[in-house]
Order: sequence, then C-alpha cells, then structure tokens
Amino acid sequence: MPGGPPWWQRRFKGYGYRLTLPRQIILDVLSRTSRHLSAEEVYMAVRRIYPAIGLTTVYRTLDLLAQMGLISKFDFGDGRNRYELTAGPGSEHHHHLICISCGRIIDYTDFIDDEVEFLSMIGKTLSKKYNFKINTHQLQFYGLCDKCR
Amino acid sequence: MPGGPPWWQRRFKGYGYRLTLPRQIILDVLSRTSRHLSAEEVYMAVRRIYPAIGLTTVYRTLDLLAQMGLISKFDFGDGRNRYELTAGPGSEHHHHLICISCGRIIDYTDFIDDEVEFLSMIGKTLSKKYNFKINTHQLQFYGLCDKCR
DNA sequence: TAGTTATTGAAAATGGTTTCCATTATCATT
DNA sequence: AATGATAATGGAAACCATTTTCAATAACTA
Repeated sequence: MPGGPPWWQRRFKGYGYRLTLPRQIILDVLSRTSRHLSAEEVYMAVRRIYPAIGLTTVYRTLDLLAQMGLISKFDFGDGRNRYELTAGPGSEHHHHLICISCGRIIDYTDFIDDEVEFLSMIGKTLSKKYNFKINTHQLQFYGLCDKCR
Repeated sequence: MPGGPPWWQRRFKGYGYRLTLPRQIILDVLSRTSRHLSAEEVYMAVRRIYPAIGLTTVYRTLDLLAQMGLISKFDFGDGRNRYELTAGPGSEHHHHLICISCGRIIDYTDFIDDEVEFLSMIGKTLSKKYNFKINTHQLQFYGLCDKCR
C-alpha cells in the first residue's frame, strides 16, 4: 500500500478541474465499493464520511467523472443510472447479465477478450461505412437469474 | 395487400387480452412508422387517428406489447424510453449506433448474422455458468455521427 | 495573503412515468 | 341481440430521478 498522491489527481489537474473534497470522497467511495452504485447510493455512502455533501454535487461530480472517462454510466432499465469505475487499479473490463425480475446485476469477464476483439472489428467497419466515430459500446444480456427463474 | 385479421389478433387472444381500439391503433402506428418512437411520440401519432387516447393508456399498452414480445423497449440515454416493433412483417433484426451529441440513432444490419451467432454462443455458455436464463441482449455503439464529429 | 472564479448545497423546477379511481368498453354467456 | 362480469381506459394527481437556480463558499493563481 504505497502512499503518495492518489492516481487521479494528475487527471484533474490536466483537465483544469479543481481537486475538491467532495470529488475526492466520491471517487474514493467508487473505488472502494464493489459496483454499480446509483447516485443516491453514492450520496448515502459519501454522507457517512462527509455529512455536508449535497445530492446535487453527487450528480454533478458523477457526470464530470464520466465525462473524464474515470467512471462509466449505465442504465440497466430500473429507472436510475448506475456508475462504476472504469479506470484505475482494481477495475477490469467486463459486461453484464441483468435480471429483469429482481434487478440483480452479474458482472462477467468470460470471453471479454473475444468480445472486445469481435466488437472492435465490427466497430471499425461500421465506423467507416457510416462515418461514425465510435467512443464506447454496451453489451448486456437480460433475463432471469438463478433465484428468479 | 391481403386483408384478413391483422397478424397480432391471435396473439392477444392467446394471452387472454382484449382487443381494444387503442391497442390496435398503437400497434398500427408502430408497424407503420419507421422507428424508435417515444411514448410521447406514439401518443401524438395515435391522437391524430383517435383523439380520445390518453397518455396513460399509451404507456400501459407499450408495456403490455413489450411484455408480449411484440415490441422492444430501448433506452438510448436521452431520458426517455423508445419502442420499436420486433416481430411481424417489415421488422428486421438490427442493432444501433447512437450519437451522443445529437441523439441520432442509426440502425444497422451489417454483421447481424455474425453478431447473433457470436452472442448466442456466448449467451449459451454464460447461461450455463451462471444458471441465468437469457431472454434478450442489447448491443449498442455510442459515439459521434457524421454531422457531429 | 488576496482576489478571481470554479464549486458547492438547498430549494425549487422539470419531465418522464406510474398510480388512483370512477367511467367505459369488450367478450363470454344468455 | 341483450346482459353481466370484469378488463381496459383516461384524466388528475402522485412519484421520483435528475436538473436548474442562485447565493455562499472554497480552491487555486498571482
């Protein structure tokens, strides 16, 4: 556990953004927790450490972090957006299985290499054909988890 | 253009649902229009033919049709759900390119066969490993369209 | 250390979707 | 074709995640 400035500080400076306490705590929460937090959940978690935090700030910061590419924003169809770390230590590229009954989300990394290769190959061709600059993709499987089927 | 009862009537009977005017018109609108209508847009379109329609009914019917598998519900990230026919004549399996700047949605069918084969192969294995019954998948590419890049 | 200005937080506004409930329409049965 | 049980409808209000507004505060620069 080496100390030193957290890995994201330089990223903020680079963008010209200020490194504030709320932002650091939100990032910290996201980097510790397992996954897929909603804005409300992030708010709750940050609140324990920094009670003065406002929900508004959480929303703004999550948008900022997503725009910076540090986190990813997902919509799993339950009416609220969810966020998870995409960069930095401890994060790993993965896709999702989403239970349409209980809402459970299963991360899987099986086939990820194959998938990424396949998708980027397709992306490249689509990019050319439609003159479309692809930033990201989303692949998710919907169905029933073992408890709900 | 053969007459006869629309292809979906039997589907309704089968489910024990009543075949009402609002439902028929909503389905008709969806089967005529090009694509990706929001509930509001469906409401507007139905209104021209059947002014007494209520927005509530549109939402309820869209949910019903989605549940019946006749239409698919998508969230492209612009804050409203969108619906399109998945079954019946004139519909074709496809995936989407979504412009994160202007919101434009491009349907593509290139590689569809390869994609479906690849995804169902993956799906089959995931299904087994996680004991998860997969109903549908969603694959979408996000980026900038030719006008926005 | 002071000044500029990005950032914050509370409250109110927004907007898509859902709930409530009295009225209406569909369909099986007569 | 008329009846009755009940599914379906539509308008208003409720919901709830997210966004906007704006005065107060904090971060960085000079």
